[in-house]
Amino acid sequence: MDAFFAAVEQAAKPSLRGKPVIVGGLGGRGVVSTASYEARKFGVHSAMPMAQARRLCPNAAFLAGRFEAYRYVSDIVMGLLRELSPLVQPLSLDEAFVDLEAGPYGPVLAEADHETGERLVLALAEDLRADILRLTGLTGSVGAAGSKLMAKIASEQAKPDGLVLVEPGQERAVLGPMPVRALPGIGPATEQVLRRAGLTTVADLAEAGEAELVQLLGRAHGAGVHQMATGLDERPVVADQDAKSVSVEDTYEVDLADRERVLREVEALAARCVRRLRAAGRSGRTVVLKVRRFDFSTLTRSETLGGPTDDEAVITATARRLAEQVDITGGVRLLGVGVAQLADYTQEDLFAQALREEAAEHAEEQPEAEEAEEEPDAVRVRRWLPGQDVRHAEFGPGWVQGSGVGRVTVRFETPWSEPGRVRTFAVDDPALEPSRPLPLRRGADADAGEGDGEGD
DNA sequence: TCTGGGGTCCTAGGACCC
DNA sequence: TCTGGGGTCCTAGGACCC
Repeated sequence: MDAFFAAVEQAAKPSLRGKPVIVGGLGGRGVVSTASYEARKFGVHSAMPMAQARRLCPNAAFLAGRFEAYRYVSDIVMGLLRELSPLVQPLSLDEAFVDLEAGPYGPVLAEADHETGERLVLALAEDLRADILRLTGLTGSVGAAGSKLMAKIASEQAKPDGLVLVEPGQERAVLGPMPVRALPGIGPATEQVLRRAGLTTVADLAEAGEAELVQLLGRAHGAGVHQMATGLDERPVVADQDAKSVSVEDTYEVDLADRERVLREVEALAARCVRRLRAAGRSGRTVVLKVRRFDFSTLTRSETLGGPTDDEAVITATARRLAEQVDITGGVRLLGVGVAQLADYTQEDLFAQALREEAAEHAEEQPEAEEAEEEPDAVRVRRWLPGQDVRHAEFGPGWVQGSGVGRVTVRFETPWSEPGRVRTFAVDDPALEPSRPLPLRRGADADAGEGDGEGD
């Protein structure tokens, strides 16, 4: 999908169409997640600090992400891909590999001569792009080729709103002139290593030979880069991969300085991590603590338990123990808690059981120590995030344009309306409430994409 | 107003075992 | 009797991707 998050925002918010839109972290330490093509003209791109994006493109709309809406659109698009073949490998919400040979067109493609096969693939791809546009109002780009490597490269070339096919046999001719960074897996560090060895294009890599690349990059990476540079890629498309780890992390607006605060945050992160773990029906054996210090140096500490668990008390206590051992001098800007070595089920967890029994014994001795700083519901101030969906009792559906000094500004429009008008309310106006995202196409059922459309 | 959050894979050293 | 060789597991760090 092209500039996916920003494109969803423009589809959902008519007043933003044709204008620069930047989705990302809105706090002082946020970065750009996605910039619309209008914003990219100003030099804004993914992973750029938000502060820099604001300097480059001050008139853009800066929005927090709405992942429920992105997932909704993603489900629709992935559903279309699965009509082409059951063998679909999503890489993220907005990108996937499809193995056409494993689907209904596989036998036809296998029989067809070169030219007929090519015409069929192009027709399937254009139909797919048309279906995506019809069902979501968004554009996507397709790369078609004989391997994942070349399909990926072709799709990059196709962006935005395009289709590129690489004919079998043309791989090296297409790759050769490209900079080494075009190959997936070659980032800034590898690029530097290669540049110092005088290798700047993919053709240079192919000529260098495997031995030299292994020498420079290590066994696995060197061999992989050599394969790719010669246009070879045998990796299969793999569907339904189970996650191998679950983690949660937060960067704080201001560095944390004191130990007690760090320990409290670690416990809260562990609780969130456990919630995600349990929601996925998984349990894990290794608990990982991540700490990024004031100077951006990052360390991890981990502990492997006797068996997999999804018990909050066990995981929290382990994370806390790890946090007690790290040096926090100078301050901490990020904390994270993760669980790895995941299993599908929880074995009988004797340790967790023992902890619960112990907690029950001590329950009478330690009454109500927690929850001191929680404000009562009536006093808690609601946070209105730019981009957020809201509904007003009188004016209907809209989205938060901004808020401050006790006021919140809302634009009243829907994906299928004309650009709407703006009104301002008190932040605690009882007529205004957060709401779920609306479908991008009028009349689309709220359940669309949730497993229907696959046709039994 | 420098640098998110959620992941994957690889490497390397030490412990431990046979 | 100055000390092999292979394997696995754990830990920590780093590169990379979206």
